[in-house]
Amino acid sequence: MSGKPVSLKILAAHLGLTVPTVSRALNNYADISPATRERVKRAADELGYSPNQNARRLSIGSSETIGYLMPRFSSSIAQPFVAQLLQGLGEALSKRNWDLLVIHADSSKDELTQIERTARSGRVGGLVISRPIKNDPRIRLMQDLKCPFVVHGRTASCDDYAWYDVDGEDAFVTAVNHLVALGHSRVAFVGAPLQYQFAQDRLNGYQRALQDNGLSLDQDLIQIAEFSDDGGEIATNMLLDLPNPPTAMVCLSDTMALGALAAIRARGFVPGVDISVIGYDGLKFGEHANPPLTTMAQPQAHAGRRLGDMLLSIIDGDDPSKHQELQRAHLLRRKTDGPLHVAKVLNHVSEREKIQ
Amino acid sequence: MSGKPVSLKILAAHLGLTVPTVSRALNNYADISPATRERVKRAADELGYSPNQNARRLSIGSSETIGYLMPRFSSSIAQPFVAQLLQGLGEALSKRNWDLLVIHADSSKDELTQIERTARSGRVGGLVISRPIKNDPRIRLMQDLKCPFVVHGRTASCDDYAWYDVDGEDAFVTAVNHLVALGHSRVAFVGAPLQYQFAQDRLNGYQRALQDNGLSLDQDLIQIAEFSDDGGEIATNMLLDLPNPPTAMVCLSDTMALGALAAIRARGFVPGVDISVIGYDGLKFGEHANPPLTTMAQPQAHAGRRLGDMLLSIIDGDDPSKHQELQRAHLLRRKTDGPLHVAKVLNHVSEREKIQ
DNA sequence: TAGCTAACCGAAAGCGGTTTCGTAGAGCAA
DNA sequence: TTGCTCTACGAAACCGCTTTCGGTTAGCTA
Repeated sequence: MSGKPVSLKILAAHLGLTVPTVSRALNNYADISPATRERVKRAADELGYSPNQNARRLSIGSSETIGYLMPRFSSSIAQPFVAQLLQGLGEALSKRNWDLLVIHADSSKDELTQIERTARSGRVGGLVISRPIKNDPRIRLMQDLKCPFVVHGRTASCDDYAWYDVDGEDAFVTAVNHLVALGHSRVAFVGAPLQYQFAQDRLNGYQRALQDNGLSLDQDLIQIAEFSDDGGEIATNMLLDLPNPPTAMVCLSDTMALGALAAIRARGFVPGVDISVIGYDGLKFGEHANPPLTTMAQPQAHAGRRLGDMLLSIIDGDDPSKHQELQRAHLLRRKTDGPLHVAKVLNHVSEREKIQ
Repeated sequence: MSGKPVSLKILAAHLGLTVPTVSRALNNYADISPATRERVKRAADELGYSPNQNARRLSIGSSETIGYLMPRFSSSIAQPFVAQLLQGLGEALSKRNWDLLVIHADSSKDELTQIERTARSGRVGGLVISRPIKNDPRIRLMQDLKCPFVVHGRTASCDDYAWYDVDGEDAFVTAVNHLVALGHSRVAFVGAPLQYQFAQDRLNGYQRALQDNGLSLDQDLIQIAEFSDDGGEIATNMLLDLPNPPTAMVCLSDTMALGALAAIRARGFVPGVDISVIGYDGLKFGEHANPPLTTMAQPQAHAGRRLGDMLLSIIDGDDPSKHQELQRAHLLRRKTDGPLHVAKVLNHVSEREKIQ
């Protein structure tokens, strides 16, 4: 049924028409008679014609493609979102038959040259950037290049570009407030390096909530570690070794929180009873944690779709600053948050003192 | 530093040369003097020239792009692999500066027309197909279209195309053998609908292992449910309601196994003590399950890389049937497998009998 | 029947590259 | 100086499609 691709030329020859005529017929130009238009279209899908997109896009001067900058991840546990985001982007693009290009960079410096080449080569009409760091050079580069883009997440100064984000600061205020309402006053923060803006945002929320509740800021209760379950475990061990350990903790992500649970259980404590833990993300896997993880769940489902729609609008000429969407996370109570029970943790500390 | 994209034409004008000369200089043709070649290259990256890929690819007759058919997923928990696979594909492609296109289809019928259009439009030089079903129509279509492709997974008759797969049958033989060695004789299978070839493969392994060990095939011990954690939970409940429940079970995936653990715990049993459970995939999250999930871990890391390399070779003219790679999964013991302890489960059954 | 308009299609140019072919000029030998 | 070979570049054609511009024919009016 098929050998080599059928071009407009052989379709035209088959019909006894010229190439431009066939082209206009397929594109519903008004100066083609309805009769030949139908004849052309019928022949087109009988022969299985599909326009060469490289040629077409060169001609119309649009790539009809957007690019997604794949985040490079160290830990293999950290990317449950990628597939969902791509799915959403695909949905947004499919309405116009645009394509989705995944852009991969090996190193961080490589990423910038990669972006520049991609933008300048006309392969994409716009880009989706994920997980910005503070003063993200990619954002400035895109602005210099005057290439449309949207950011999944945002930076401190985010007035002049388009973004979709979940309010991490607000989420951590909510989480800490919840723990305080349960009676906790020594609430710790388990975080990752602050180069990522979202890490800073969530820490800000933690600190603001402590102040709002009239609690003092104890630097010992802020533990920064690698952004992974192992990092969460290490940070939690540091906290539990403190002379005056926390009775509750908020974790930068569910993944880190899983590590925290492991550390807590390893010492014979029961998460949610002896020490409360709240994660962030709302991963489904949290349901199956030990015990099921309480978390600030973010509405991930629509991110890709919204980002795709935004980017298309901007490519159409919309002002990027008109497309900024801030979602809120909500508390999803499972089993790792509970009222203050100081007894066991403090006993443990005094035992330790005795031994030393 | 930039306004509108700089083309070969304006680069040539800037240099006082013609367009073809500049093109050949940049592409290291021998008939360009070293002097002008250097001059051209310097000017090129001073002006930030990057060739228009639509034009270039039209001209050279190659899209320099491969496509990845995004699997459509029902449950949002099932996609930890996508990002890793894309990463690997990206690595394989970056060596040649090829691009990676993600192809999204809304429905199943839509997928076939999508594939056909994509192949015929010259957007991709080849395709990566994931998770084939039995007699997958996509595979036949690709063969009819004579478009290079590789399959992540494989079907029953997989002699004449390229694929990368992990031996699910072998894995389940290993898992069942392990459980039998621990003393179990009533081993159940928790699976998903058999339209997916991998679901059938793993069931085959389960059945073969039972025969190898001289155990009878009890159809009641085979429970097929939706491919999700909820499905695993439902299936497990069916098994536990049996008059003669299993003392061990193998699950199609870690995700389903997590559901199984939930069902087991809900009845007051301890997974790994009262009932053994072995999953499949080796997800990192399994470490944090309750208790940590024993699983058949598959070497996922290289799949994308290998598939990308295969596809490029085939596009270069290699015989697809020369590229077939079967990996093995290995048993990763955590805490849900243990020696036979019939007492509690059987007591539970007799209690139930008494009540009725 | 001349003249005008509208409908319909062909001719030509262009998108931005690549590649083949041709040729002016440099260099060299006789 | 003639004649030859290379060297190094320009001219032209092409990839497959879109779009502008002209021109032929039919159909209508006067």
